[in-house]
Amino acid sequence: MYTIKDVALKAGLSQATVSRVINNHPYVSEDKKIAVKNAMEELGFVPNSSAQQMRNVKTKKIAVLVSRIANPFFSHLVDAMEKRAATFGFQLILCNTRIDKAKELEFFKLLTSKQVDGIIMASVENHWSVIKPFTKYGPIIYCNEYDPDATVTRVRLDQVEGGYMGTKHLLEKGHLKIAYCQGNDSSVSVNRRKGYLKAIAEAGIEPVPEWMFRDVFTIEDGRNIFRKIQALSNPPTAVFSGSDEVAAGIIHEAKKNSWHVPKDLAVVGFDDQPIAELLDPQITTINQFTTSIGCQTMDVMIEIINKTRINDAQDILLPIELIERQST
Amino acid sequence: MYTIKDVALKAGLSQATVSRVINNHPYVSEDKKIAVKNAMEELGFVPNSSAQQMRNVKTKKIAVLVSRIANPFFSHLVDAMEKRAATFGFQLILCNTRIDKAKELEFFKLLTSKQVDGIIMASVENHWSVIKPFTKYGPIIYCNEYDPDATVTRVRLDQVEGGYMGTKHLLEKGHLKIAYCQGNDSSVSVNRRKGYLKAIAEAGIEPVPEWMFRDVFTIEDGRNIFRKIQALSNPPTAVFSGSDEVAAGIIHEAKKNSWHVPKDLAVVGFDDQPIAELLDPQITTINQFTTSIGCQTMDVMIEIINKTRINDAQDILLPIELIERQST
DNA sequence: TCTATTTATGAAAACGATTTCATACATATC
DNA sequence: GATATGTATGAAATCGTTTTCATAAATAGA
Repeated sequence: MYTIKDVALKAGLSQATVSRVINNHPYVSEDKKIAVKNAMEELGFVPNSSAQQMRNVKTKKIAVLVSRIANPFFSHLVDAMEKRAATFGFQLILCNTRIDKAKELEFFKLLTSKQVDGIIMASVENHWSVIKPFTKYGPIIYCNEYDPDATVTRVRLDQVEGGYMGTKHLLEKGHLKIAYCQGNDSSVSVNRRKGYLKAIAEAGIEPVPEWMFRDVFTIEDGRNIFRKIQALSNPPTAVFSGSDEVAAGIIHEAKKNSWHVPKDLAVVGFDDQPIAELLDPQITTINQFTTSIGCQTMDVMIEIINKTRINDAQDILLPIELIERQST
Repeated sequence: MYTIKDVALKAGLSQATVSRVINNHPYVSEDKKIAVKNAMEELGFVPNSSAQQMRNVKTKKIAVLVSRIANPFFSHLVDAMEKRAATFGFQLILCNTRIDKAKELEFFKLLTSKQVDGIIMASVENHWSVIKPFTKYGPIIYCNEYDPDATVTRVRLDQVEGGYMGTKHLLEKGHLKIAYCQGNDSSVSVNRRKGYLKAIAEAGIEPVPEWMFRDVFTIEDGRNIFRKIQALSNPPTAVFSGSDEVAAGIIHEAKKNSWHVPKDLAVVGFDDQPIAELLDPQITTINQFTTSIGCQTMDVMIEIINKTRINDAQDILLPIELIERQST
């Protein structure tokens, strides 16, 4: 409601002096500083952000792109990011792409129209060649997505290793017929599959197309996978799934159909979500350390915004680990 | 990078005409309109939002305050809100208050400094008298929080009824010793407890202080509650808990200690989260219809922003239902 | 004491859009 | 043909800040 002009008038000073006080500039005498602060207090004055941003002040906002915030992996990731961002006075704009290329592109307008200081892509739909042109408007970094072409910082986990680890674990348990479930063809999925294929290749096993499932995301999708497996003439004895939710769906449906897990079907999940420990049997899974990747990514972004770091093509790899429980 | 001036220059027209084209004003000839659009296209021009907002154009942003996005109830709620908001071209600013009064107040600066068009409070920490002064800067509405003093629209569920329903269900199952778990003293908790107290009062039962637990939020908290119950000389035979996560923790720990659920301890949860159906035993719970409350709230907010609805003290009550499963 | 530097302040320009006002031409009305 | 109305356009004001520039007073250095 009140502008800097009102404050200046009330304090009997110029707008310039008021602005100096707001921005903690030097060369303002102590008594005027107090006068200005009193006037601001009395009027309940808050500077208009749009006006400040016109003068190239930062927005202190960062857009975070995720495919769907209701996915526990993302909600925990964003939670960690928000917490970290808040300590530096930054706020997050939540962008659900819903695995939609066009919707993802829409969000870049936040950068071109200067509504955010940077964009964190925790899920990416479009190819780098499409995204690259936007980098001249502000920093874009990748989180948990890997595109070797992308010439920006990529904070991520070694998904190839994750896929390899999980599959290797099943092989060591004596399984030879291992199915694989993934979501869409994101870099995460592609790399995990690479790890899976590497592990079975090392064991001298050929991949079986009908055991490779795609586009499975939810608990319900997991249930369907079990039904499909059950209907196969030559079913696998183990499943490596891309998320604990899917694993939970498979296990639950298996139990309902009197299959014993892990005896009849071993299952490995991904993410180490709370559910993994609560289910009976508890799910063997791969821990992605959501909190640490969220914090690390936010730190990188803020450093880039503050120009204490340059946004070149580099990978920041975080550890990943297998947690053995009862489902294998 | 490019401004409206550059576009005007390139098209050989005035800034005013360019602005008219951008905003679809009448009285621009078809040929000039095309010329402007071509110039914008060629330069890759995107209007600077801050400059637009200075002229009182809406920000098309809405702040959503939740205590913690990693809480599945909130992540699903926000997901529904985001989806609905996106269809109207609005974006969400995610604000985690972390049950911190001061942090909550900080977020109101988004409104006073005109960075958002409105605020949805899906969790509230401060008293209405503290929040009220901010209403003159823009619309604030409550979602799933009830403060009879708050003179704004409150989209919510009948939490008293929810608390009553769950307790009544346990009473009907023959339980007389019913414990109660809640989070902090939010309106949600207070009202649910009212329902709980009403139900036991109707059955002629006095509340037992040592069965009333506070500040329980997480799975781990649930585990602790079970341990406390186990240690009581006169333990309850049933627990009504404020969330499915807590219920899951109680049930899991109970099983680990060879208590039979529901025979030794019946448990009612809240929220109907995916976990409720997956656990063994499946959790009897209260469905809050997250999606519908999220959509409804967003609709109300957008109508208020568009001035097709006034933000007066009214309740929009949504249905609530008990889902009986195996834990009772 | 005189000059150079530091400190303190205000007037006015700048940021990039939208909107008002003025004006010119085209068309309609009598 | 004169006047009223509708259409089309641009110059300049405006929004609320920050910043530059100019200037004055205070302090330091000789």
